[in-house]
Amino acid sequence: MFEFRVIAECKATGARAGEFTTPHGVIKTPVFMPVGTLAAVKAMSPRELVEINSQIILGNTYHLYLRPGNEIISKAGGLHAFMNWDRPILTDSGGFQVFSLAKLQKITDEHVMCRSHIDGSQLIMSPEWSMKTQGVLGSDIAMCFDQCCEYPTTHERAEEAVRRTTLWAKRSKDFFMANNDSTRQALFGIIQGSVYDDLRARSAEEIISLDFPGYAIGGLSVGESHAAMYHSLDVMNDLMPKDKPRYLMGVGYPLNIVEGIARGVDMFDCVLPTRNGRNATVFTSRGRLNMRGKTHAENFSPLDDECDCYTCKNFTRAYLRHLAMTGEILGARLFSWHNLRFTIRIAEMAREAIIAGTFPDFLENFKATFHDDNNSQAE
RNA sequence: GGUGGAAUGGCCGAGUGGUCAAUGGCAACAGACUGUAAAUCUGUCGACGAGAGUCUACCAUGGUUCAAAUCCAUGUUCCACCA
Repeated sequence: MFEFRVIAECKATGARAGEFTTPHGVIKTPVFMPVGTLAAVKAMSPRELVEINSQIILGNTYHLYLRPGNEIISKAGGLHAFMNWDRPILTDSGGFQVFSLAKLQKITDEHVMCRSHIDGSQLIMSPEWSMKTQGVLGSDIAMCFDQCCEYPTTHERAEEAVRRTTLWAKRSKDFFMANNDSTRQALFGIIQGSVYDDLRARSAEEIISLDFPGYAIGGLSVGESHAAMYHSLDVMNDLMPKDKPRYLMGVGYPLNIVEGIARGVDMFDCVLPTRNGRNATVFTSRGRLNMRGKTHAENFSPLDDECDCYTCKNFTRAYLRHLAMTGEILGARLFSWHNLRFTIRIAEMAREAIIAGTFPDFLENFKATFHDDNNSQAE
């Protein structure tokens, strides 16, 4: 269980194709993992997620702890049974909420005193709390409780987060090994360090020395430039063990995914496909489109004629724009559906190319055809 | 037929003498969104102009006033109630 097998590597880049075995099936990498924070990938049913070949989805410890809470999840028989999803699940530790809900909390080495964003009630997040909750959720992959830095941040603050993340990783693993079922659940370590090479190196060394079945790169895609992100990924590519899966947390912008794969990343997750979908922005093989734009009002062609998703095979841009303009739920669903399938397919195509030995061509071709005039960072 | 009320920018609707090119909301147009406090948020929204600014505007016409979307007169249309 939790064996990672690299089945092909790109000679020219760091890209690799692999298989990661979990209790709910084998995950073929590179892989994009849709985010289902509250035990639902927004706007999508499990059946639809299977149709677009979602191999694994995410859930969130903090959010599910607040609602519905451990007791109900436990009575349901775990998160898989609760939400009727029988493929792998990865749960985020709540570490990201320490970052995204920073105004509501006080952080010390011991724990994070946090106010619920729902009703203001107090809760204490800690490595032990996170491991216990993730144990109840029963995810295939649990994540260490970490501290993610804002961007930009000083070297000093980033160093503090690295130190704390290592401390918490040790406590996460200790509690996990003593209380969770490590034959049914893998615990991944998370490397921090913001955009500072020395801190990345230090964090990698400290976390890898703790020996986890997989490693995540945290603290990126928080506002830094794409160039800075790629640089950090280059640094990480040299530091991370080749025989373990590598997970770039929070990345889902199409170009970032292919550039990440080229730098040895195996797993990605992101809210972008679903959030942008609900907000009527879609990704296509030619770039990004704001589907509320008047320019699509009388366009009767599909979003992306190269896409194999339900939305692209059945609906015109004119109709989809109409759904967006009228606020129909179906619009949010169809855009999310397409964005997820599009993003998942990037990883699928990259995998095929890596196995076929044509990944460099795939990468160049993708970069050449994916235009995003509005995103200056998308170079 | 009588009495009372109302007419404001694409729509709804504030505004009762100057600080009004005119609050708000909607619509429209544009933008943002990266381990989800997001089916959310931001900007623009009379015309011309890069801008300073100029012009045209609150049913119509005429009037009062230094000054009118705001006051007066007449007309037009609409609404309510009474016959």
